[in-house]
Amino acid sequence: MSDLLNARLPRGFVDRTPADLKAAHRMLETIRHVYELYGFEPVETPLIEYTDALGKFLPDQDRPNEGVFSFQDDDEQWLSLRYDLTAPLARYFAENNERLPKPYRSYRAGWVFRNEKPGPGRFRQFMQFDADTVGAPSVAADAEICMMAADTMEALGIQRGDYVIRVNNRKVLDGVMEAIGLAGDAHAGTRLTVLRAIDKLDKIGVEGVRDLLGKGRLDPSGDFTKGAGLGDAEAALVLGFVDAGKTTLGETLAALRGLIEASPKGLEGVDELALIGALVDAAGYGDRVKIDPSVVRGLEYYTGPVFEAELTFEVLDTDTGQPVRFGSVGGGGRYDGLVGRFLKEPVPATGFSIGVSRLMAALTRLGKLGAGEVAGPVVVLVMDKTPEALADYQGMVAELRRAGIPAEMYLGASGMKAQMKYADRRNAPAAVIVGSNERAAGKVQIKDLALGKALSAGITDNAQWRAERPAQQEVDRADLVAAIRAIVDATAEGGLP
RNA sequence: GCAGCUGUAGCUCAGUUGGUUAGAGCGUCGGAUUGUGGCUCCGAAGGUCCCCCGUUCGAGCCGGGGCAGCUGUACCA
Repeated sequence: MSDLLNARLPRGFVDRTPADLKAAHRMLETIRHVYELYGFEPVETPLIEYTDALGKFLPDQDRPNEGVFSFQDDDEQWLSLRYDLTAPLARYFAENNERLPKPYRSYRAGWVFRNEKPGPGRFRQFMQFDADTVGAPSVAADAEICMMAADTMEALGIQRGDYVIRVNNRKVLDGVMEAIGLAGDAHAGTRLTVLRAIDKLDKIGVEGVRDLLGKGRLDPSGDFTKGAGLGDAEAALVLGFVDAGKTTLGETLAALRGLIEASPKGLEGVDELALIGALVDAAGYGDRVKIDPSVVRGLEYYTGPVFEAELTFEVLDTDTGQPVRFGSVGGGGRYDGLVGRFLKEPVPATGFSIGVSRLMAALTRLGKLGAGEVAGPVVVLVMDKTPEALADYQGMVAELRRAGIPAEMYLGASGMKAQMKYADRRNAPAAVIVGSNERAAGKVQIKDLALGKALSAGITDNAQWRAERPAQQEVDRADLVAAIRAIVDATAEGGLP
């Protein structure tokens, strides 16, 4: 006994049920529709790439799987499971540079893998749905991506006001770094710490960020996080910047200009934000796409505008009753250097990625994804096991299938009661019951299981219920398909969300 | 990685100052009902009490060390 294998799922991975698959399929089709409306074309790349194509370093020999799942090929070259869809796109574009139209507008959906600690809404395998414009230097491309992101949220059923597309610019962040004396390679580490601190604003608040900018912060669990070690004046400047998001676009831009007027690069970034803001406003998206200086995005490869799609509502956790914030469900930005790693000339690019798995988790909790039952097949019960009877049952399912109605003959070993339970559990719309009496008479019994279930609520006596055979009709064998179709059609009408 | 909490049946959990045979609810299977889903009743199966070491006449319970899970936090190219 004790040498039995333990059936268990690796942590951070999930099995997907029929209902999950149905909901995910609907989501993906919705997103695909929006992306195609914007003129993006699909492409698919493999789940595995050479490790050096994904990032700039090979796995550490001691810990080759830190962050990314990696392994060595026969020829000892390092391969990795992709951890996003952007780096593979850059590889694909560079490899097919000659024959692709430019600007190249592409979308793709697929699984990505991260070897990290999983958490609620965070998995080690999850699905992303990306759209990118490669070869377009204008921030008009960035503005378009942001507006498409907003359209996608609404197509998925998220109300206007329940989400926001927040936009910032890495150049502005760089300008702030200059302003507090953190320019240059010597301060790269500190810059990173400052950016991470800013990124946590919505989680730990202004005071938390202030602590992280200074000496450090003791979080509620008792863990201490070392800070960036900035002086009070520098910290105040950074906080002022983070807080520069005002009610109107003009005010926000003016506040930003005031803070980084000494930095040409920062001002360039503000100008880009101003143009994005103007384009967005002109298109009528000003209430959904907002300039927000606290957006950072972790990835190093961003070079200009960065964006984040955030859900702004709270959901109460069904178990604990605690409010759950889902926060970011998508993000992206401009990565002008990524494709250039493969080509001699620089290639500007910008894109957006939706975290489908996390978004789905959020929508499910919000009740926006009808986790509705998946309709099962009509089940033909097997009452007799003589060759003639089996051939007859097989003939019935074949007729139903030819008519386009999913059907199956019960193939288990159990008796009739268990077969009825099986049909119930499969969510079958109907069961077909034929014993020797029916067969001799050229009849079939057809039971409407959904109707029967409704009727069963009012029944108190089991013997009576069985005797009455509710929701059951006897029809001629020749009318089997027609009778089943009537039930299936009625069930489908009533069952759809 | 760091911190806190938790490990007992398939699931959710109870288990007295350390005491002899470790329980409940739900679920599963069977019967009451040769051929009818639900309810009810009856019955059955199902356990390395996370692992190892120690204390003790005796450990699910106490001590030490591991491991795993959850939550927070850090990292997330």
